[in-house]
Amino acid sequence: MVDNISGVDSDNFNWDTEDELETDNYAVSSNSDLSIPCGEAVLGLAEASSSGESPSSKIIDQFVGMGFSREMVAKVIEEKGEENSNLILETLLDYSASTLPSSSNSKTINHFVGMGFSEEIVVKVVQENREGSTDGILETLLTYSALETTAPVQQNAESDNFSSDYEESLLDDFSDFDSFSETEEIVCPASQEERKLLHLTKMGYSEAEASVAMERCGPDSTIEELTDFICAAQMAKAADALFPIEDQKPLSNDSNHKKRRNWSYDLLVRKKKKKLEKRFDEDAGAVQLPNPMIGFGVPTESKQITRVLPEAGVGPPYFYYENVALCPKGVWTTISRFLYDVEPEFVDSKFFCAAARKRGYVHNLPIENRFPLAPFPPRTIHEAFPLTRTWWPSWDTRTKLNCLQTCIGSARLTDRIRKALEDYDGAPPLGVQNGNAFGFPRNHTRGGGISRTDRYKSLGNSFQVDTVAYHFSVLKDKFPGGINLLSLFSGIGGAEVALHRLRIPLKTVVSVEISEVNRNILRSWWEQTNQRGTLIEIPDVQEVDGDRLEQLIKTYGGFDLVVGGSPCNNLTGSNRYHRDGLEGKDSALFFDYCRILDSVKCIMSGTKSMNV
DNA sequence: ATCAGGATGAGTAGAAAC
DNA sequence: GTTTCTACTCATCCTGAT
Repeated sequence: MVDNISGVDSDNFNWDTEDELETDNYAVSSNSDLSIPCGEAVLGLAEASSSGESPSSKIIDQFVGMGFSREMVAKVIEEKGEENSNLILETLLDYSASTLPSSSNSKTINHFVGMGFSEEIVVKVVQENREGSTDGILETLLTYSALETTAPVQQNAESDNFSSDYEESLLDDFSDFDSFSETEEIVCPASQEERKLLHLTKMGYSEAEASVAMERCGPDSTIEELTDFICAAQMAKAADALFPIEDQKPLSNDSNHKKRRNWSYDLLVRKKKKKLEKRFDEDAGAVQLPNPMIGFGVPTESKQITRVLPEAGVGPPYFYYENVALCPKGVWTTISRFLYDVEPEFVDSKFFCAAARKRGYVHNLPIENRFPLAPFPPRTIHEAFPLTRTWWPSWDTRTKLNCLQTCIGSARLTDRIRKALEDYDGAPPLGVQNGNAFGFPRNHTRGGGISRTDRYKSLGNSFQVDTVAYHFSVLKDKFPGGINLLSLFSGIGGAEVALHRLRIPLKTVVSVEISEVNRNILRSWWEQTNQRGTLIEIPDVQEVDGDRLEQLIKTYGGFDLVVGGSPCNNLTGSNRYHRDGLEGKDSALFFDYCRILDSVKCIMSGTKSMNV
């Protein structure tokens, strides 16, 4: 992104959605940066005005450029004055709506063509919406803009020409970017970039839009991210088209400018975007979190579900990947796509124990005939911690602990809260109710020289054993002689413990875990449970390359199960600093899981596991 | 150097209110 | 159906005590 062409610094181009625009203060300098490229790109408004003209003719030209008739604009300015362009625009839109049925279609068509939609599409939509309002037409047009799949897709990806007015119209805002030499980016004709480009053009986006989006989102961006980006840009364009530069500056002195921006069209655009996003979610098969979060079933609420795995996702080996459920949008779609398009299973561990823990699991395990571990663990806070009964406030009806995080409330703080609760058993003081500061130790993280903080941290990062064991239970009959496990990002060995508690013998466990503390915990557990199998510890996932895997598979006869829960700290909402998604420093290790799983599959396709 | 404690929101989804 | 309110989140950074 060093080479910025045409004097437009793309980094200054504000691609924010209107949500952010709404809260922006236009006195902020960054917005002056914003206004320049947008202003030029907005439907030729800048061209329509010239600096030598009087304010009246200038503002008239602006609205004429937006597709309103000169007569109507002049009339409205006469009525409302020229100071408040928002009011003028609202009135113009009202007039347009009220005169639509009686006026000629051509006026309406011109109106929308002036807004940047192609004449062909506008004619079609206006004809379809004879009875509709301008809002309805606009909604349809916006939908077409983003979702039109019947748009010409025959265009050659190598072509620099755009095959329809429709696409040219969408290109309006990107005209400044045309001079980007996008073709330089596409070195290999069969590259992933080009496949994305083709995909996007097939979805109805122009090649320029797709290219700009890929440039801005980066080479590793997903289709969802790219479509979201383009959609946001289109919405920003629509909003900016109705928000000329001249209107922005006076608002900076108005303390109520945020409210004043919240005018009808702005609302309309926002609604349209929400609807579009919703449709995108539906259309793209975006991952939806189930409510209640019981996945393919939990012991207390069984669901009769059968699933057909995508062919590429079928084992051997079985694989099992875990991460936090509440990720930034699109993350789980990406995870699923990288894991052979297997549908994630979202489960809240509150159905298994006293603590909530919403997690997503992508796996190719059978889902029929699962059974839970016995004995069933305490299911409520009071069962798990009987002493809490003595001071638990009557107003608090919660029975489940919230998710255990890696940072805990100090003993002093919890004590303060406890005392405060004892004092206030009636109406609760606000600050006390929010004191969510429970910490709960477990013996598993015992180990000489390990601090309490580290123990909590390790526990917080761990699998919920009962939940995972429920999913693993289907393996019990399949591997009576024991299992070969490749455990990536093992942590404190949640997978190993789950298999052990299911009485599935651990023949070979190759554990990859970077934390020495966690390796100590797992080794300690391994020794204390008198495991007879072989434990191989590898500290760094980067050591696990093709050669190493081949050697391990050759030695131990292949892996039956590849388990991994890659770091979530760039995904979880708890992270206030680096919630960077899958591209984050730590969470990007997900791609190492994919790499290793893929290698194992490839190697094992030639070297069958002895167990399968 | 290590550890414990405290301060630090954004983003999101779902419930509740309208 | 839409808007507003509410609750929740495998965390990180900094400071002071040891």
